[in-house]
Amino acid sequence: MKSKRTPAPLSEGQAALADKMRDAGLRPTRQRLLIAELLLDGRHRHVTADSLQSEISKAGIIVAEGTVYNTLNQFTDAGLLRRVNLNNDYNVFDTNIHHHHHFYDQAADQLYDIPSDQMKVADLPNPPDGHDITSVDVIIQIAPKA
Amino acid sequence: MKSKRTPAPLSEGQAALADKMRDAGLRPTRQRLLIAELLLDGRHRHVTADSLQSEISKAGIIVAEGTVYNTLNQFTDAGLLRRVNLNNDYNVFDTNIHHHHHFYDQAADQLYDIPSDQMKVADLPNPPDGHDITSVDVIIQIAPKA
DNA sequence: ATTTGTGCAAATCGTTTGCATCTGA
DNA sequence: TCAGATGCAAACGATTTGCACAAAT
Repeated sequence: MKSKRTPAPLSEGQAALADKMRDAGLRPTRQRLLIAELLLDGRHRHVTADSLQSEISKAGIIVAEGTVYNTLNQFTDAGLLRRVNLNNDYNVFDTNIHHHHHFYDQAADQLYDIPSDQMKVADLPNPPDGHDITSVDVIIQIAPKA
Repeated sequence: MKSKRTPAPLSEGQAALADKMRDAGLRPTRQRLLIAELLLDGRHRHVTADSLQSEISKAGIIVAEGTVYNTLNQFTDAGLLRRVNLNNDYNVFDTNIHHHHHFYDQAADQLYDIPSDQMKVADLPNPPDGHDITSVDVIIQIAPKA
């Protein structure tokens, strides 16, 4: 009998994440599971490819930078993450995919969630002919008081 | 008497633009005047550094790419242009500096203005402690109808 | 066995910067 | 005159990509 490498057994939570990924059409690879465990644990966080990468490294694990980027994009396309469009030169991903808006302090490069019940967008305009509204992104720019 | 290069006389409109620049603390150089003539003529347009550059080239004039970037940034800092937060890949500048929001069709990479009277943001939330709201940016994502 | 993902490094792309030269006040 | 602007090219940083190898179904 040939000895074969046995994959580490999945915990209950990991199995659930693996299912979520399969539903999204993504193979639950080791790297993706790791990232899913870090990001999809229910906490609301904002991460960049870089911050995620260093978080992974700190855990003593190595995932190629390109894979981190790819995974973040795939998760976003699958609706597991949300991309936040700031006037930044890098992408921020939000683990909170529920409808909510953001405060952004450009000077400090700090992003804050706005609880969805604290803000309302009224009177949505009609989209241009032949188009549907898919989402509404609100960024409220803030600055430290003088 | 030494013959000296005489600068082309300024038209009335150019003189007004030159004043506007001086007010902003910017020297009205040939390049800046040219860009101002293209962008600050009252029309509402969205430009990128690239689109502006090729517009300039088409006019048979040459301005260094770096200068185009610098000028767009300076005009924006001076409040003559507005930067639009679309995606983090490239910057779009809006010649309409009045308060208004945008539709964005990501698939077509098309940006449309929303007349300010067609949309209202109600119930602005309180900013985090020690901060003031400086502006509210709304991007309504749209997609072609199925 | 076949398909999909990963690692790695090189390539890209928008944008910024350093420095020598030029120009507007 | 002389601080500030421009041109040019090199530098840069975030992100993407190509390809050989590895892992998942």
